[in-house]
Amino acid sequence: MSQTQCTEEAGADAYDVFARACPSRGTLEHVTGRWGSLTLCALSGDTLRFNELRRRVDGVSEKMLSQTLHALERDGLVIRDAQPTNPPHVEYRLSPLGRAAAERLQALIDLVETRMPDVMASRESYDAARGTG
Amino acid sequence: MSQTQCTEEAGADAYDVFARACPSRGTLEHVTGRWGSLTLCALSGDTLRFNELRRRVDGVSEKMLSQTLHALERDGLVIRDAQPTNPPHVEYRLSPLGRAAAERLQALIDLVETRMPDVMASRESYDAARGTG
DNA sequence: CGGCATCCGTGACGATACTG
DNA sequence: CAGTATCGTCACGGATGCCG
Repeated sequence: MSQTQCTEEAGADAYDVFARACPSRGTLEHVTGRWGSLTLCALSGDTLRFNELRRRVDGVSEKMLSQTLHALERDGLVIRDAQPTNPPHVEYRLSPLGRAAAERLQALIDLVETRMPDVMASRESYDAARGTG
Repeated sequence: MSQTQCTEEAGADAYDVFARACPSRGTLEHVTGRWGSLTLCALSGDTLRFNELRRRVDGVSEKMLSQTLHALERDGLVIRDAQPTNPPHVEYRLSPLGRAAAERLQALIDLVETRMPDVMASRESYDAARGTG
């Protein structure tokens, strides 16, 4: 079946080429990606189970959450606690490194959110200029 | 021509649905995206011209750089100075907000880069565990 | 419940050609 | 040099189905 997509459990990106030149890029992508960032934020508050996480991260599919979690776990940002009970009980939490990353990320998010009015204003003038001119 | 892709100059993402619920997500994507982050970093040092930027941001295509720059400009993070000379001379630089964002971003990147050894180690154990059994 | 495999559509992205 | 228009690809990501 070779690798149709990211079936490769390792979570190898299609951008390995660049990752090779700059290994941190891949990790940065995991952290800052659409789902990665939201997952990190969700976990910065609590330890959560798979489906709790799924509810928190609005719009994420099971597949993407699983994929994101794997990438983050592999990078050592997220810790997976699986208790082999029945039904299975699995919890996800941040590692110290994950927590540090989440904090930096949160700083960025806070900035963007507080400055959102400016952004919206900028967007309007930009669109106006383009639409009118 | 409707919108084959992101031809829409406004830079409307395919994730408007989520953006509507949380407007900052779109901007966050622009800032943290593969090219957005690298562009912001490249510009945090200097004012650069289009092709200088292209050389700095390793692997970016003309199209993506243009697209990224537009998104960032629209969000008010990047300022475009175009002098209608011949040949055209266009410079890109960060706005104060863009600079603030770039700083936060850099903090995250620095963290990831300095902790890269940990990440690599984590990856190895993860892969070993999966590979071995 | 937690989570993997598969199929499949959409659109992000890269290469190219063209304009000013 | 700066940038847009077009086309092809293929990876991302959603829906579904199955297993422990």
